[in-house]
Amino acid sequence: MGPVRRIPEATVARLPLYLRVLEDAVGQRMVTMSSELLAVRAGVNAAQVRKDLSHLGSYGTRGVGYDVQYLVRQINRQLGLTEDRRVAIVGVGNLGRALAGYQGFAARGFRVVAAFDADPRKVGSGMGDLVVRDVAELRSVIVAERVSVVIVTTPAVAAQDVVDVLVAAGVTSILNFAPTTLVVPPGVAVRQVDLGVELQILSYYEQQASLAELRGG
Amino acid sequence: MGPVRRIPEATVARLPLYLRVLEDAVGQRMVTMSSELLAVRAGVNAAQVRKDLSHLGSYGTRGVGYDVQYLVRQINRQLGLTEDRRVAIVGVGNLGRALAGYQGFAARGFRVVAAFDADPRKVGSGMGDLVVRDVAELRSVIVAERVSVVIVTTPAVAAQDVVDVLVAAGVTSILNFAPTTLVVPPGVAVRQVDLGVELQILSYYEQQASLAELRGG
DNA sequence: TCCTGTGAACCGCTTCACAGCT
DNA sequence: AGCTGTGAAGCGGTTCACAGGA
Repeated sequence: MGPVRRIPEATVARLPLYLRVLEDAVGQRMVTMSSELLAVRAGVNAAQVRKDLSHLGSYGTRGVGYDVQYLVRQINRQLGLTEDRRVAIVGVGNLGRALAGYQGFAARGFRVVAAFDADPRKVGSGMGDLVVRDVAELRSVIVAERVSVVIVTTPAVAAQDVVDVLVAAGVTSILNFAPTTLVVPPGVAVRQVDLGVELQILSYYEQQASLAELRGG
Repeated sequence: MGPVRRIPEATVARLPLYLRVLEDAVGQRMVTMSSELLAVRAGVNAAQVRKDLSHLGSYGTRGVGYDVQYLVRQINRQLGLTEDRRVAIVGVGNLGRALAGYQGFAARGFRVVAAFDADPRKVGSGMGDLVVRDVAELRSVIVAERVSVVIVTTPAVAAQDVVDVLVAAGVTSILNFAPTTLVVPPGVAVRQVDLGVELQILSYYEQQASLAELRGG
């Protein structure tokens, strides 16, 4: 059937992967790509790819595959990547600094337009071509700079307070690196990246591998 | 029933969350905690908490709740966090540097014991109390330093080659920040953190919110 | 013949609802 | 009375298998 308005969450999370593979393919001068090849390069099942893409509409050609350039445009449109998005970072520690300079953001159309910290010694200092501002100015600057996505890299204890201000300022997209569970009203999207948690999960599988080794040989 | 040997993947991914909440509770001198409160603080459903914890064994007391300290020990044991884990970082860019100094790792018992880069200008330079080593030494140092978890923060094009060496060196736990899909043999655990992908996912929901606003008012 | 698009089966996980213990 | 532990139902997502168009 045709394009549907509600795309499953799991599909949305994979579209950026497909996009990355397809953009590489453009660089390799590929004109079409089968669901099979796209699946291998994205590390998923081919039926998965076809079902995911069917949610955007029938953009493939039977017997041939998908038009690479056309599909890139469609995914970009679906993800709302057709115009640059303005990003702010709250919390200018090592991680915040690294993220502010991360090339992967700029390459994907995300422009960091403001940075904030609560530490008076950091406020006013430079970071790249930005000046670090006081969190007290958070609300006004977010509005004035038309920020649509905010990256939170504060200490855990400060994160919820910051997020409350962000929500009050109308921000609906938050990427949180603080190791704490955020409470937000419906309609606000939060993506949580917890580096400690990732290592702890790996630790579990590492331990399983050790145990298996002991048992198996 | 009693403790089971195979814990569902989804449960494993939540155990670190529970651990964080419970450790906070220890700091607040709490002795027991109900699944209801633990659920609220971890941002999940109470039945979820009970089912998850039932995979570790019957550690709760009906009518009372879970013994906080005891549960902390059990989760730590399950996740294999009872001893420190030795970590290496490959790729000393801004992100690699930030991660090397990240306090959240040390606080959770992950010790960064080696760092590598391919750039001769970085090799030999200091990073914290470490000296950056050449990726050519990757295999030997991994073995000599008994590294069990490796964080990959190289450019995308280099990541697969690095991972092939890691796997050959016997590493079975990898945390990958390079924006590329890694191919690894069975038995090797990879956690993928892609910052660009996270923002692209948020972009989708941000767009949905804008559209809803247009429609709704 | 090749490869997409999709109903249907399947699977793992989540949530409900309540029996059972304290 | 309160809260855990868990069968059973419900749900979203994945994979299969194949009809159908190029």
